[in-house]
Amino acid sequence: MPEHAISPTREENYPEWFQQVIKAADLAEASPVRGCMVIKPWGYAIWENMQRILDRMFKETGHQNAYFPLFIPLSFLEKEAKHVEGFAKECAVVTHHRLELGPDGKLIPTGKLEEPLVVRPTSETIIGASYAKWIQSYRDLPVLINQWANVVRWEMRPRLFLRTTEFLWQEGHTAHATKEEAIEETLRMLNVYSTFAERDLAIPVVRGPKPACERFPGAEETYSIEAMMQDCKSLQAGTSHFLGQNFSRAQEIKFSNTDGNEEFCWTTSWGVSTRLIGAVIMTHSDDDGLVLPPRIAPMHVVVIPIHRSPEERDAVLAACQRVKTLVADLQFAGEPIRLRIDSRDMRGGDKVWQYIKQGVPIRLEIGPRDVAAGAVSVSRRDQPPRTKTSMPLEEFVLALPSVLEEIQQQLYDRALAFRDLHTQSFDSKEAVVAFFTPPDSGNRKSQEPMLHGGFARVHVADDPRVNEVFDPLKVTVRCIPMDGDDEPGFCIITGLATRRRSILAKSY
RNA sequence: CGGGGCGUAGCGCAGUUGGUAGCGCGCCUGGUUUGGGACCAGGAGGUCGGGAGUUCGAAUCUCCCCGCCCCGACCA
Repeated sequence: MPEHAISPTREENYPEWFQQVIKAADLAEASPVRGCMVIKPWGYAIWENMQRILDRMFKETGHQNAYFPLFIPLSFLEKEAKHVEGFAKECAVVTHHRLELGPDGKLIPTGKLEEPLVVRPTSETIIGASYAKWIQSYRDLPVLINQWANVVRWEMRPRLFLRTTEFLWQEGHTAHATKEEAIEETLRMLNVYSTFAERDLAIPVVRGPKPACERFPGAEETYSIEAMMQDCKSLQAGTSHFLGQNFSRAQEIKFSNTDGNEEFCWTTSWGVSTRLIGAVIMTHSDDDGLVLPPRIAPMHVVVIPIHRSPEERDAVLAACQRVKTLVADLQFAGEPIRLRIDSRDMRGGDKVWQYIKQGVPIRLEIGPRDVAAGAVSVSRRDQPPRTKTSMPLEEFVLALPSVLEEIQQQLYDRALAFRDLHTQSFDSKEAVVAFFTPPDSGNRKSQEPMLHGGFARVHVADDPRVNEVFDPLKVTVRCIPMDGDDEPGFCIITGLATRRRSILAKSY
């Protein structure tokens, strides 16, 4: 048997390891349509758990769900100049509405549309058109709406979960009477995202505004949460945009204020996507496969019966049922504990490895010896695969919620320690360049560059000259972290005064 | 869209002086097994990515196309 369930290992070839984890955990696969993925039940269950938690948080902050069309008239997209520029190169366009059977049996698009329809890459424009109708008075504000939807962006280099042509997400769109209120909303939702990432996904994130060149097309300010993956690259895990009055001016989203004067609304938008599944994979998983934070794991506990004879089988299955009954009353993170007995006619070892690769937090084995002793054998996914602890059944049940909490915390702590280990402050261009230059890969088997770099905390101005310098290294300013105190300094490239350090990193 | 690599059974792969397809794993059946990826025996499964061409004969040679991976370009 190989030493690890996943080949290659993270160290040998990180991108390939990522794909193999997805395959081994049965999360998703490529589809017949280039760039699109099939999300399989195990992967979709993770998304459903994310959706449920986020949806609750959106409702708690006063938002309602609604649904807007998949198709956006071309003319809508043209309204905001920067928006057009940003998305024009990656839009799927519907030009026909009918198929006719050709002489050779092939189907031919006919019925050309008068105005082409764009498959939404995002919905600011189509939602704005509704808001323009709905909003007349200050009494109609704020409008706080979210939609769960799919979007299409015709990407050149798709990667499962990280960048696919079609993906699932939520997009919140709000309209406010004042600039202050809109900014407050933008930051509120950024906080929802960082709380969700850290508490539920066990992914530590850095929050902050993006430099101008990384802004959402049409936004005044874009804030993101950035997470460090195990290859030390940064993944933008969520964004929240303050759109100013750019879209409301373009789309005439106006209201009468208390003085009876007409004003343009201040709008925001914010979103997270199935990319978060990629973030979870690359933050927690190891060389034996997926590792899931309990709060979003489709299954918390899997019970694997071990038996030979039919008599043993009956006794063992009865014991498994007893565990299930006892656990049924328990809760973790405000939800019932998700436990499944896997009584499929398979060898125990095969099952065990399947659940290791799928990232189930706790594995329980119950065999004749356990039944006789009133005990269970417990393994945790955050511990090495062959680690097993025997304990009395009652003790296990009693401790279960806190053990799940402990695993959740352990994953967060590990990820935070990893990020801290690979975060450094630098005060010269040379030091930053050295940090991001791969070490000599001399005798390595793999073609992949060795894992290196990380987050560089550096004083840089929001200036094109900074980008020019770091472009060749493929390093960008991810965001300007907003947590912590100001630390005035001077840009290491331009010499301009800066209020605090930015995070520079290679990114997905 | 450029540069490189690849495409043969569900998965991983072998298969050049061109001769009609094989191995490992997996799957199915029977048996022996069973506390951490079992063993024996038998069996099923392939338009060799697609198309055209050269040839008596193509997985193998030529051309075109498609798809995947890596590196660029591109990308909130």
